[in-house]
Amino acid sequence: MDTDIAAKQLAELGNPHRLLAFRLLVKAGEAGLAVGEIQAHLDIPGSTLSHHISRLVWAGLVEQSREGRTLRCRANFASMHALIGFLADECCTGVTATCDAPAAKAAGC
Amino acid sequence: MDTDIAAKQLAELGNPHRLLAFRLLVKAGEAGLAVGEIQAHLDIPGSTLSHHISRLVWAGLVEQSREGRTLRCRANFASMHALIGFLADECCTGVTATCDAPAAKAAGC
DNA sequence: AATATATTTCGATAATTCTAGAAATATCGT
DNA sequence: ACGATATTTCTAGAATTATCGAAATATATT
Repeated sequence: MDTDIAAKQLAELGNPHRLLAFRLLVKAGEAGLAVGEIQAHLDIPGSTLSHHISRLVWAGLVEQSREGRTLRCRANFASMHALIGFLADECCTGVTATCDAPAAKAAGC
Repeated sequence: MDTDIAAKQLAELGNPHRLLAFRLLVKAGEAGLAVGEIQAHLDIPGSTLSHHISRLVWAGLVEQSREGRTLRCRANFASMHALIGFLADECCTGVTATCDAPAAKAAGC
C-alpha cells in the first residue's frame, strides 16, 4: 500500500458526511445501498451527496453499479481492509503497554 | 468514539506530509522524535512542518513535550488504536468472504 | 411520446487548507 | 548579555474543497 493512496483515502474519509455514508455502506454489507437510501440518512441535497459519493468512488473506497433507475453503492471491503492494515502496520513498534490494552487488541495490534 | 472526532483525525492523517510524519512517530515508539528529526525526513520548511504537527496535536494524534531547546513529539497510541478500532468496527457486517482473507484478519477483522 | 423518478453535471460562491518567507520566542552555552 | 540553535507565529497568496440550486441525463411507466 502506497502512502499517497492511503493519504488520499484517509482524506476522503475525513469528511463527516463521507465518513457517515461510508459507514452506512459498510453496515449494509454486500447488498449495498442506493444513493437515495444514503440520502435519506444524511439529509443533504442530492447534488452535494453526489459529489461526496463520487469522491469515495474516486478514492477506490466505494463501487457503483446501475440497477435500473437507481445506482447501487457498495463499500470496497478489500480497500478498506488494506487501509486499516496500513494504519495498524507497525503501530506497536516500541510500545508494549498500550498494545496490551483491549482497545489495541480489538484494533488488530 | 464520536464520528466527528474520527473524521477530524482521519482528515488530518489524510495529508501526505502529516501521514508520513505520524508514521515516523509511530515507528519511533515511546521515544518519539524531535521536530527537527522529523524535518530531516520530510524535507519541508520548518514553518510548514510546524503547521502540520500542530494539526496532528490539535486532532489528539500527537503529543509534545519540551526537552531543552527541542520539542519531542510522540504518537498518541491510545487515540490511534481507538481510531483503527472505529474503522474496523462492523467492517465485516454481512461480508464473510472478504473478512476471511489474510489482509482482513491482519486488519483486525 | 409524455411523464415521473433517480441521479449527475454545471456553475457560482464561501470557506478551508497548503505553503513558505520573515519575524518572533524559547532555551542553551559562553 | 550575547550568539547560536530549535521551533513557532504571523502574514499572505494560491489552491482546493464544500455547498447547493438549476439544468441535464438515464431509465422506467403509461
